[in-house]
Amino acid sequence: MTTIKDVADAAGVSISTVSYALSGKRSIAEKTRQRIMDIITELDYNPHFGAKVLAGDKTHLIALSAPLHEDGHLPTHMRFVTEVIRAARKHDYDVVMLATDDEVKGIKRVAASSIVDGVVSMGVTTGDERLALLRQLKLPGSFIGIPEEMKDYAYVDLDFAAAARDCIERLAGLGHDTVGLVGHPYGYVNRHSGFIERFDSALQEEAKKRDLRIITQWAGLERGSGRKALDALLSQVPDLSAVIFHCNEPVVEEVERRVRELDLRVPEQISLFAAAASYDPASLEIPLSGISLPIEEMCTVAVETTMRVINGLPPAEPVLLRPEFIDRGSLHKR
Amino acid sequence: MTTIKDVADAAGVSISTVSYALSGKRSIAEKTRQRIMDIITELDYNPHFGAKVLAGDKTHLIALSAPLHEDGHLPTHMRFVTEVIRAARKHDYDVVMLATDDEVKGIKRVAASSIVDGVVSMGVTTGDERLALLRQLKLPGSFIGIPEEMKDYAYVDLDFAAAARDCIERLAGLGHDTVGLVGHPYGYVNRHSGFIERFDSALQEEAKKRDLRIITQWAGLERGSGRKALDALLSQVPDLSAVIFHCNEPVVEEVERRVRELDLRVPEQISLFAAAASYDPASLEIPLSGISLPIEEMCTVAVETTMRVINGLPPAEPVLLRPEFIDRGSLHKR
DNA sequence: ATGCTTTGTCGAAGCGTTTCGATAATGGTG
DNA sequence: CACCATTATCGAAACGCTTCGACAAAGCAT
Repeated sequence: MTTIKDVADAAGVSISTVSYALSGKRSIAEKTRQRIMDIITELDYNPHFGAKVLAGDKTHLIALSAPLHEDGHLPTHMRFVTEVIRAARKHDYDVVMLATDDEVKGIKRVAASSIVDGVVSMGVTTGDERLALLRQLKLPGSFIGIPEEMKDYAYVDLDFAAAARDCIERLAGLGHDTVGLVGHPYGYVNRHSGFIERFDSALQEEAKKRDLRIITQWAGLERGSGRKALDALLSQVPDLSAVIFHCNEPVVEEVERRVRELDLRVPEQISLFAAAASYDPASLEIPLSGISLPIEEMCTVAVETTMRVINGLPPAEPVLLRPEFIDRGSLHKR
Repeated sequence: MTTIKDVADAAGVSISTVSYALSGKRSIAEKTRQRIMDIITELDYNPHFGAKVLAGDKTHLIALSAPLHEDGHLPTHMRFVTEVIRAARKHDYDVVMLATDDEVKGIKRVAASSIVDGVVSMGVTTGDERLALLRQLKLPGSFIGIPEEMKDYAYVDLDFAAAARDCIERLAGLGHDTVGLVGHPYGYVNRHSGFIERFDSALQEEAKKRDLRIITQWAGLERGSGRKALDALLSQVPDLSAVIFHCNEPVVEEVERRVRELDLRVPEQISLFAAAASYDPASLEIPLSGISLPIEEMCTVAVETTMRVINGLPPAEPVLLRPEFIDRGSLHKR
């Protein structure tokens, strides 16, 4: 293994000179710097990770706390993971995955021995235990989701309430007076994934304001639950003119198939709105208008706020991302 | 931050005594050991990661090289990731994810600075570049998949050839003389994912031996390609009596739906065989008999062989896992 | 009692960096 | 030309741990 000393010797300079040439924290004659760089290439020198960390530097590692629940939607989960990694790499950080063991234990483990400089937490629930832990450990980090309303720790999320309002606004504007909602599986709600409640209550509120009736069906996880949900909605309101999806892709697919089977024309007979879609609503069999979950942006922001704190800046304000509606022709006036 | 010195002082012993009490590499009086342990708990001492690494110990981190191709199947990918993490945790290891940048670059980065003790590589292709790199870096590790036939570097995979033979054997045994194969998307084959070729050539060979005709349809990635594949098979052999699936779940689902639409009874009219299924064939709309990809075992073995090498043992022999057939009633004699 | 092994503990070196303070060389200014 | 500021470089300490060699104390057989 080549060490900084080998480089220093070969270049005929001292160790510190090499260090400064590398970090740029003090000026080094351009000639010297160039020579050092050449030698580094030649000897294939790479600073030793452990030594760097010990000498007080950062580890350039963040943890991604990504608890995997049985009822979780794997592709969505994976998208978040990938995007966090991508974002971290932009800051020259690598990601340690905390996925299997108890969330709290994993964080404790990596934090205790200072393996990571910060922690990004996803799969956040209301009253998430990780918040207290991270506060206590004084670890930089941020949440993708909202554990609680606060100012002292960073989080980022889609503004689900705004998304819900946008939803109702558009449908009401198109003259719909009764809309169906196909929601996430029970399990999600029970686990107190706050985003569902935030979406839902804003939906109800806005609907009341506009005198619009909402009929809700929570779709389960089992095959066929999407189909069942639509049938249930139609049995209550046979001439239902609009459906909002706030659920995972498989359910949407099933509903769309059922729509086809029933020969309901979209959007003339029935309008479909994908709300906070964690999938690509454009590549569905019937492309859907609506609001996508800005996964990439969420992850970017989460990593960025984490980096801020790691680099000694004050934590950024919590971020609620503005929902962006995209029209794909699945909405029609009543 | 509490250091080993704080512990030593509090316990009235030397630093080395604390270290030995912790590592158990030399005998320490039980009384002393207990006192040290109590103090460690009391002071909440955690050995500093960087210091440990520098002092020559392991990092207790492995990298998971998991390149994500656009045509990859996210849920399958995620299952492998999760299982590798789980397996690593059993050995008290954490996992650094290498997912976004160029595979080779990522490995170089973490290896160069000795961030990780080993590398597990998934998404392996024939002639995978990572093999040469890992050999050259002399990094412990193993492949999930087969980059090339070899003895000097560990890999683990399902015995796809045996799986293919088992497939044909059973179908031939049931009297089928023509079977359809719905295969992975083109992209996979083009990327030289060896397992497809291994499966395929064994399939062809065994079929020839048993005088069985195979008609192949590679299913694309776009929606509807499963349906198209089945239709194409049926247009060639209208009374097709058996289909083998060697593709991802969405394609299987589509074929099953098409089977329903066409009112083909399973298994009386048509037998369906899930080969090397990366999904759960039991929870499909029509549960399928067949051979599952033993993801958990593959990951366990991969991590274990990596650990062997990390711990100084000679690398284990490559492992080909024996396919295990499970009957779920989707096969019938012709 | 004598010598020998085993057990428990200590001190110090070493791991490869970063960084601080010191110093030498250089250049510009009055 | 003397003085000061700047620039370029060096040496050494510090980071927190592991591990080696040394050694005192205790236990045992002779």
